[in-house]
Amino acid sequence: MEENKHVTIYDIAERLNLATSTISRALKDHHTISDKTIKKVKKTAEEMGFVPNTLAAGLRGNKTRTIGVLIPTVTQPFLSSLISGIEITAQKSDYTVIIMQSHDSYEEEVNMAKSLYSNRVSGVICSLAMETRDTAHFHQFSNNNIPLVFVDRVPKGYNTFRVVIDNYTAGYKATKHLIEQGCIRIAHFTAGSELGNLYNERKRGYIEALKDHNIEVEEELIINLNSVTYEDGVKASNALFDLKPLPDGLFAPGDILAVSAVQTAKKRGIKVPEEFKVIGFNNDPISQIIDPNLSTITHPAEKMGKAAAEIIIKNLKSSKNDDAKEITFLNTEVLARESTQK
Amino acid sequence: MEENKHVTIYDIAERLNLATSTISRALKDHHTISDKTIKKVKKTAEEMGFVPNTLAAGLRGNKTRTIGVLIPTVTQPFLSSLISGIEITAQKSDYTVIIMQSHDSYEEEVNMAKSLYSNRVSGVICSLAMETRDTAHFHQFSNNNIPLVFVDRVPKGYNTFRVVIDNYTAGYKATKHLIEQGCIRIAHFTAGSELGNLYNERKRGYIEALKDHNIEVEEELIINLNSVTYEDGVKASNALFDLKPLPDGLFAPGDILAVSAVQTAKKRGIKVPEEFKVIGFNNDPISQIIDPNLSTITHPAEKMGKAAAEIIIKNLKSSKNDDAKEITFLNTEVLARESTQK
DNA sequence: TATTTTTACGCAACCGATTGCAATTGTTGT
DNA sequence: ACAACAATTGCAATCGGTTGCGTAAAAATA
Repeated sequence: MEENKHVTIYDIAERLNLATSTISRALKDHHTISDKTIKKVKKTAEEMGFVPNTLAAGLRGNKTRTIGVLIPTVTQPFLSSLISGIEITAQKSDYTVIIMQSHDSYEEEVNMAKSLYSNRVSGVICSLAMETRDTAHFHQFSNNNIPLVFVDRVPKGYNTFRVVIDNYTAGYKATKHLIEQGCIRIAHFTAGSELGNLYNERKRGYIEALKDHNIEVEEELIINLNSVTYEDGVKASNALFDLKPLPDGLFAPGDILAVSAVQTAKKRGIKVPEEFKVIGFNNDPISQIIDPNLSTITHPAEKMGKAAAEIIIKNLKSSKNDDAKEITFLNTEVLARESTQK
Repeated sequence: MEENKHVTIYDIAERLNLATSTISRALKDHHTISDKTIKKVKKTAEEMGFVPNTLAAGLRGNKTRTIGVLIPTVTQPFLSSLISGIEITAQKSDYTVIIMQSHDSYEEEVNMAKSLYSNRVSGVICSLAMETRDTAHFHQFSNNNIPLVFVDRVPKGYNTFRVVIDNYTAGYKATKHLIEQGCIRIAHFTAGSELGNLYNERKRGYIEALKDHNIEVEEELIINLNSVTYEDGVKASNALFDLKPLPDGLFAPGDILAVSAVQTAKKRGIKVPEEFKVIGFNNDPISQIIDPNLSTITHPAEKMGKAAAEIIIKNLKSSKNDDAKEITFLNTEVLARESTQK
């Protein structure tokens, strides 16, 4: 097989005895090029197997029509749905999406951010790594007028676009639902300690809901996990079920945690939902598969992805450097299923 | 905020009164540059906030150190683990990974392949879209000496690298396991019709195992699904449970299907595993969460990703154009859990 | 000291598409 | 028929690293 060199607009120009500028313009239907020439150029380009070199175009124009997505991992259902939403919107406007995973590591996030910048992405959508406290590595985008949108796990005190849900309200709703289903001793799992983070917001909602319904907030019912994993969920659940007056409800800020609680309860002979009701968060696929089906809070992942991508694209079009970086709040709902039935 | 222009090696060169070639070489520890100069250059580069423009480098060198990954979706556990494996290996060798989803559409796959080529990726890892029959859109890579590795869902009659499992043997093992657990009327779900595809291979293994154990192969026990989804699984399961002598076992070539069968069985009052044993495929997270735990066949996703990435990188280093494109077979194992217990 | 070798760096072309401006050809008006 | 203008196309610089080749200076050898 011969070493087939890439076909360039120079090759086309030579073949047709035209200037490269004409080829370039013809290929994108520039109005100063005659229809006849356009047709001819496109035909030969097709014949010769021409594929534009986006590197060259990107270098010259300093814009790549590429959206960089920097997230902890693609394996979480919420995040893969987020990607899905981003892609759908991006594709409509002919943008390419490049995905990088921080694996919840600050160091990796810094590296990947640099890599995205190095690749001159047109915009960045990011959900912060668990470890991340400092966000200086995102200044390179802000400083260079590259639209930056944080989604779900967003930084505090950083004036950029944000697409989030109202975690406080969601936590409130979830807890209220449990109360309405008759729970009076409601436990809660939480994670992280920094003020303003998403788990803390949900916790605030939980506490407020209890207060509003004249239920005492008991510290021993609030368990702080190191990580939002199945394993830590099992540990926390066991700790919970060791308490002397058993709690009769749990608001877990994640379906994996909720599932771990349901299963641990089962193992210990505690009946869900009869003796113990559980509500999760995210509406992961698993919530509909576990027995009993899990009540949960919707987390509009795909919508959030779409919203984030739209912000990027809109800002790229009208390159007005608005100082007002709006925050987009999306709605959440209680999905009442079997695990919280009276 | 001022429009901060990107810092280039020209800026560094000017500041230090050196040639850009010196800067370029210094930044990559070229041996013809003195240590003193290297240190000086790196220091100022750091100070000035220099980030190399990979577009420029890629354009000039015609190599981008980027691996393109083209898969149906990132939402399937198998595929997200595959990505994980690819990323781990890529990162070690300082390669960037760019992921594109075909959503199992042939048309999208063609577009994304063109986009990858357009971005001048150094290598491509692909798992084919369900719809794909023709693979001409991959010739652009082969023809231009861009390493191409197919994983899991691979084309037939195309001489490229492939990383797969032995689906025939896996199907055989799964079926044999059911037989050993006492099943004598074993059903099977399958999908697709083209010869040599992965589901057909598993089916071949299923049939062969039955024959080897003197069990009659009954056509009515083999159900062909349109898609490997939960919904179609439920449909097929119901069809199965409508049969008059009930089957006592099922080999489902995917955990989602197996889960759908388990749940449908439960709903219809059929006890798993007592009356009906099920084995799935993939060892998805869900297989350990469903009750009863699902027996399954391991599918070494991360290993496959690592293997594929290694092939790409190895081939890029020693750009010998071997005609021999080896096929890498990875092992699978039976994971005996509750759903097939005697 | 003269000469060869090594070390360290500069010059300038190059990768491929884009784009402002100049130039050429074609049209219309008078 | 000729100016004025519109429609097309060409010229050449540009984006930012990379790299082959040339050269000056320093070190080693004769």
